[in-house]
Amino acid sequence: MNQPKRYLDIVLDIRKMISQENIRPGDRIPSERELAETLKVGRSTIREALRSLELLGLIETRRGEGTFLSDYRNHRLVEVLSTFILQDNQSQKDVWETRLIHEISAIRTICGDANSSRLPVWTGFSKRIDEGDFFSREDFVREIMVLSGNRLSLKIWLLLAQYSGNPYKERIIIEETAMLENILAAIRQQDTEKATEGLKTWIAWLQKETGKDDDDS
Amino acid sequence: MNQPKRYLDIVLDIRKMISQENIRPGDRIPSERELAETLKVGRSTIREALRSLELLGLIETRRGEGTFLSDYRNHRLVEVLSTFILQDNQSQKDVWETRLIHEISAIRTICGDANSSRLPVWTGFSKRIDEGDFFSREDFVREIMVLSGNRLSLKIWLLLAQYSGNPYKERIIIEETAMLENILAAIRQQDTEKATEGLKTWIAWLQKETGKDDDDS
DNA sequence: GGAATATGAGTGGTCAGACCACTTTCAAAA
DNA sequence: TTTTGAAAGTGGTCTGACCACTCATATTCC
Repeated sequence: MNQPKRYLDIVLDIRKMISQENIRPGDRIPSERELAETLKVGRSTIREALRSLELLGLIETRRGEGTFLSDYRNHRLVEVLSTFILQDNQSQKDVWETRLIHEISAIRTICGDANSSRLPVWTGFSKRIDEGDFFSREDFVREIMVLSGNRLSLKIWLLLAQYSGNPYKERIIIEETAMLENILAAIRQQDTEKATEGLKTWIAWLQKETGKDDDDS
Repeated sequence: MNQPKRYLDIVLDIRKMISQENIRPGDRIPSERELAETLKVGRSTIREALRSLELLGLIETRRGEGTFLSDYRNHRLVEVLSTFILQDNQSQKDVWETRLIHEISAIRTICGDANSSRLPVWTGFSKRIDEGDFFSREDFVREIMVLSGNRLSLKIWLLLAQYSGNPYKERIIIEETAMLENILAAIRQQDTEKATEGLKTWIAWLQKETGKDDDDS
């Protein structure tokens, strides 16, 4: 093993600094020159660390203004990684499969909790469907993930959603509204099996529809 | 927006070069100085691009040797992001819960697959228990995760296991062998419900047993 | 001749300093 | 008061210089 890479330490140092100073998404982090002096390394080393974090979408830099902690949602990462990684079918499949793991678990949690399965959000979705307000597929599932109450699972899901390609981000179409209504109804009835089956059916349909077909699971 | 970032172009340039030159995982890519001259940018800009790709696990650099395209199945993505994501919710509960999500899903996969539920590994574990060869709890579950076949899920699980504290890493004790045998039997019989319930019971016991002590660095 | 050793070229790792382009601020000028 | 513009601070880039390390080669030693 060589010497450990400096810039990797820097990444961790910055992360520590963020939590110590209680820097929140959107806040500014110290300038490159400032960090260099504080951490006693050259500015170029700082930059290598920052550029890495930027590519991951964890920070955002604006010339003349500074560097900001970003919301973990806007990953330029997606474009880059998708050209490298997601060409591999297995990886692509793993992403969808893993995402589904979290989604099903969330549904199970919600169905097992009388409170959350009776929240007005469910009728809200039905209403929007009826009114032709076609939200995106991701929006729909995100609501489920949020309501499950496991924030870590939610964060992982958010990442996986970023990797899930366009179809997941697009608006629902008329053909699938019945499937969604089915899921919603099952949740309202706290019918775990029906809800999870409904979700699986929908996702399977979606995968088949968008042409990236693979074996069913 | 500002001028597009140079280093981002470089990332794409390198990507293009890799496919044009037909560079395969494990192969060496041109040196930093070479790239700088070819692409007509400073070496520091090249380095910012390379460092980003390295943090993603897409390339691997060895001082004195060069930079190599790595097998991008092993993306370090999860690990890096985790240090940021786990920052605000240190909640041990979320970690255990999320880990359990992946474990249960893996068990479901295995039980649904006749081949993997008949693998000799299961009798192997029983034998080791009988012989008093007490493996660690993590070892036991890892085998399940590996056999599920979802590498991304495995990757996430490995990470979560790392955050799961000492009890998860320690060897099993005599009191829990019955629970493990129970799980193994259920898997052999492809009894999904019994297996998942067995796992949940075991984990609940473990959490209760160890009270709670954790340790992160 | 063969084996140990020294050398040098090439590579990534780091640093310091210099510009540039850009944004914000605020004091001076209108 | 409004407008203007200079200054300070920021990220973006380049250059050149070392350092630490690897590897192939040449050299020396036995």
